[in-house]
Amino acid sequence: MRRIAHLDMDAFYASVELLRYPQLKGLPVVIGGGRRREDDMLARLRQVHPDYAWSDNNLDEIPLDFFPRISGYTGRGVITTATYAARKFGVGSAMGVMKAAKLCPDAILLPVDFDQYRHYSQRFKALITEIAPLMENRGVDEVFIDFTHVPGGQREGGRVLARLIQKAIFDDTGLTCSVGVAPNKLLAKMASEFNKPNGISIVTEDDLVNLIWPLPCRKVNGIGPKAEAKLATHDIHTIGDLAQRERMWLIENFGKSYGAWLHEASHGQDARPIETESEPVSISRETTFERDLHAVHDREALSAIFTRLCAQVAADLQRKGYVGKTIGIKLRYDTFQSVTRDQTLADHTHNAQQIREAGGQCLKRVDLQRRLRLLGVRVGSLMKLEDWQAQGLSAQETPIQPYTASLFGDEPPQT
DNA sequence: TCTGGGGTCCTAGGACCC
DNA sequence: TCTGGGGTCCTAGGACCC
Repeated sequence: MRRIAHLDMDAFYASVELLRYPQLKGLPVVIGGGRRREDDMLARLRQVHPDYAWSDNNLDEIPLDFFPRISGYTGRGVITTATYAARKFGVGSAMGVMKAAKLCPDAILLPVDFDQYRHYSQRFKALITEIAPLMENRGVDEVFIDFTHVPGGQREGGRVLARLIQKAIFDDTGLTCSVGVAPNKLLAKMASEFNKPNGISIVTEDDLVNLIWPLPCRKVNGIGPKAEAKLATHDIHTIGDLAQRERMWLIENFGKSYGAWLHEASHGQDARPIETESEPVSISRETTFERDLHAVHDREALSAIFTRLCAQVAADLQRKGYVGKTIGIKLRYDTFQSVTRDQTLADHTHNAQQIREAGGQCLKRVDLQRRLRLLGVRVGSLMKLEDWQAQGLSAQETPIQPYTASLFGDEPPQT
């Protein structure tokens, strides 16, 4: 029988930070706020206590009162992760930091440190594949694992292997995770939430009625806030409610594809295989400004940001070894409404100059009268650099030049 | 106190071709 | 002449996920 595990690291970013700053254990700590490595703890420490030899080895000696509190925060950032101590106050991921500050003003606010999280991510994933080679990535802190043919993968429904993996990860990294094992990905994903943190739960087909059907629809991976609200208008609140509806009724109300999927999901059916390999579809960079910007009044600032985003995307493409053919921009107005424009080129590129030119053409097709809060650049229709070069299509590199074209405000904006 | 950044997938209309 | 149908590509928007 198929045995699929979903493994979810417990409060991953926050737990990694606690490894570096063990003195924060048990305290409400929140990661996020859009802060970066620039205002990193060590740099600030050296400024305040220049006589002390601060290094990565004595971070645990940093006095508690040195850590920044959330109450001093001003900005537009959101929370990425919160420790369990902070979650008790109702603070959670994706919440605005300013809102969290009201709920828990004494929480410590740490900047995100992606390099550190990536490092631990690679480490725990390597440990897993040593034990169970069929693993699917689901971002930095989550994976699916196929237990079916792993020795011991069927014992106690997968519990023995899950425990072994938990122990391997904890012994090596000091991090805990929660594991759900079930006949498929859909149920395994739900199961891993049953026993958090540091838990294991086993779900079989027989548990559908008792364990799955009482849950709110929102717990299904793929039912978000919009679908939940629409389901609620039909008095469908739990997965069990959903399962009572006829397949045809769901298709008529939610579309052929989504309706059929809702029906299958509510009955715990999911035949998707574990995907061990995947190719990126697009690569993008975007940024939310500290304050809203205007195409005319803040033209220079916007141009500089636009240039930087294009250069970053180009660098990302080159570093990862891809070229793309569809260049797109995204902007978000002060009303939070987003618009996108894209343009497909005759040939693939990873060149910042070409990306900027195509993106510039796209910018001419949007309303630039309104105030902006976000600008983004995206490259899609990707192809591997080596395949592109094998076709003999690679163009000559053009150096990035200072951006001077009149994109923001010189011409009458097109509305 | 408005709401990050990086993605994937789906839908739907129009162009264009056979 | 007023009208087909399928396939693919392009574009815009939106839901959803981590």
